[in-house]
Amino acid sequence: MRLATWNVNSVRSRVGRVVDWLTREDVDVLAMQEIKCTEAQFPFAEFEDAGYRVVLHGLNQWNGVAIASRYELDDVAMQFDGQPGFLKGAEGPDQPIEARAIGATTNGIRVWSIYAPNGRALGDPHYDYKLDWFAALQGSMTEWMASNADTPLMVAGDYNVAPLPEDVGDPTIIEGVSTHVSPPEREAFQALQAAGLADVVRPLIPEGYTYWDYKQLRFPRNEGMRIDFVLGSKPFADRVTGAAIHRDERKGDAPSDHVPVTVDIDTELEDDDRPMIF
DNA sequence: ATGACATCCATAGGATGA
Repeated sequence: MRLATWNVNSVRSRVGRVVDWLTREDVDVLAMQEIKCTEAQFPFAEFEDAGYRVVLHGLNQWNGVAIASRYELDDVAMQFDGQPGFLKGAEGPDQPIEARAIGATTNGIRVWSIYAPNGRALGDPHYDYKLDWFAALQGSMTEWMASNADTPLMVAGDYNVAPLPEDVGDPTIIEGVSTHVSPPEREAFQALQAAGLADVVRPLIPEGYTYWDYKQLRFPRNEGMRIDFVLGSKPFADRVTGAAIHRDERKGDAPSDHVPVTVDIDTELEDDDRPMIF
């Protein structure tokens, strides 16, 4: 079984590329981020014609997350427990929850597609929101794992954190100045791992970026960042048999600024047991 | 080389991204 995560940077402007890639790479489950559309605007037909059903959380033109799967999608959750909200210029506890997380169970795997807040600048309210958001994600997933110890859990997406120095090749990202590399952000990412969510890609693919800015020839110069990750609980991580960063998806016409990351896991289900949609 | 990013929406310029 092959699972993937991809910040697509607008699913409407890239649906052809996304579905072609899913088919070509024989992907069973895709966690998407930055779909940038509402449910009414989502291009369901292209996914369904390729054999995928889709659940999504999209409130407006910002953010937006989705899960596409060849299997049924059950127990859909549009946010995690304790997820904080944000509204620029507003303060306090009543800020709206953004479309940055969706969870569903598919083929026995609990899958979350997450899009962490950017942070914008050190000291910006959005930066505090980002740290609060990670703390709540950790709390929610920790609680879930405690009561679902045997169910594989995948938390995949755009974490907007470059955990290690070698994850940063963009010269505009400077430690001590920029978001994505500050100690609190990196500690938040490490804390997820300490809580039992392992980065299942790093051991297999130790090098490589997942994002390159559109500006300043960042991709031709290979000045990117590694900020997209697949984390998994022990029952998930124990089943991982392979992983890949699909760098070629940054090439060609109208690419996203992020590339997809895939993880292969051993599954007891045979292909014959897959529910056929069409 | 005075530029050489791309998405969205109140289709013009602002917000957002990282």
